[in-house]
Amino acid sequence: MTAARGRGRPRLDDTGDDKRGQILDAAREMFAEKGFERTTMRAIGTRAGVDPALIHHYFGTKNDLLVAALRPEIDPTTLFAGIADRGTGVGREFVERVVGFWEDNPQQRSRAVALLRIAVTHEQVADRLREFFIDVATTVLGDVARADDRERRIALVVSQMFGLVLARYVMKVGEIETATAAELGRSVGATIDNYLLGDL
Amino acid sequence: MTAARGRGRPRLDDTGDDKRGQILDAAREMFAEKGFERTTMRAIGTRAGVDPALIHHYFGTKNDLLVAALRPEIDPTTLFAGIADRGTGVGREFVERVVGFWEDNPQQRSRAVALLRIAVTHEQVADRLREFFIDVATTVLGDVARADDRERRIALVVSQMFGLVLARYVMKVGEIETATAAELGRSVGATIDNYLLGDL
DNA sequence: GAATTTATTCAACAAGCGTTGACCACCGCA
DNA sequence: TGCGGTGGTCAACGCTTGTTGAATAAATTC
Repeated sequence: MTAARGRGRPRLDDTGDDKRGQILDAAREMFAEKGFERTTMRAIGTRAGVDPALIHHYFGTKNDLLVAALRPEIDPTTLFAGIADRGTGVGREFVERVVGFWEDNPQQRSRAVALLRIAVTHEQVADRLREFFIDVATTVLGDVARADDRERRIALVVSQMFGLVLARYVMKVGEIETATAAELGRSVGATIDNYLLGDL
Repeated sequence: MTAARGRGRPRLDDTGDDKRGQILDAAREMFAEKGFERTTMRAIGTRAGVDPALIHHYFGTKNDLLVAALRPEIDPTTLFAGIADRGTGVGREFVERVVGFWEDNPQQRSRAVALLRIAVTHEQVADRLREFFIDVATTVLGDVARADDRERRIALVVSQMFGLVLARYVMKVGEIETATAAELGRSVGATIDNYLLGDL
């Protein structure tokens, strides 16, 4: 873990509040707002107060920047720790934690929304996002789900979660957008529970 | 209703299988596949076997073409005629008719998928699509829904329908993609019913 | 101070984009 | 036959885009 420091000016820190970090922040924000194509390197540079060439110097091509900006930072398992303990009401707790997490971490929400916006027109990103959703749902809820048709149950859960994110953060459906995490947990949680345990 | 024909060569029919119709078809297909930005006028022209300038000659700017290509053709009320008659199982019938309709009409499905793909990065289109979904859900299911929190109930229904479309046609979640209309009607229909009539 | 590596900017390139205007071939009415 | 409107193509313009290479400033080691 020792920094093998060579000659010359030392490389700046990744997490520094310097130009490099500002580029990443600006990129995340704009990808989340406008998607991939409508976000230009020049616009990112302007928002970060930086020449576009510097972006390329740090991150390479625009696609590389996308990958760097959207790389997940935290492990989702910690967010759902101990969720399977409660017999019923798992769906409620699940939805409430997801929505609540994004409410408390706007930066993480930006990342997620950007990922969804871009996935819709980029097959590679779509594949990664779908697998991520399925993975998380399987890990967190797999044991709770009834044994029969477990994969389909998870898929249905994922479809409702996709719809929730899309309606709340992208399509801005009024009643979904303004609802609190607790309210959504109650309403949508029941659906999740039914997909996990009810008759299909 | 008499065609007030002036001098000169008569205008071709809209529905003609000629160049004009082929342009619309190509535009719909490509918008559905790649979204708005990644679809170029030149590519549409190539697919339609036509010079890009002809597109502009017929439809004007690229935005105008988008509007023309995505203008809905049929009245959704006819699709859901008499659906409120059955006391329970409305959700099932609703989902089954929607999915079944797109199964039988690939062109209409293209239109819908294009609309969703584009809405995700175009606020205007997003507004129109959201209003359309809410309008349809309100018209078709409004009378069935419980009186308390009716708007929220409709919004929840819309969120699940968004998720269904996104999962099946865009994100291609395996189990949702391969399910039949009847299967989805059974599983997802129960959710719709619960949003309309259950406790929130 | 010399050498070396990184930070940052500037100006410019090559490619692709939507759009335009000139141009010709029809077609139908007078 | 000639005029006016339509169908259709061609080449090109003007603009924006992502990307590059040269050039300068700063920071560190020897």
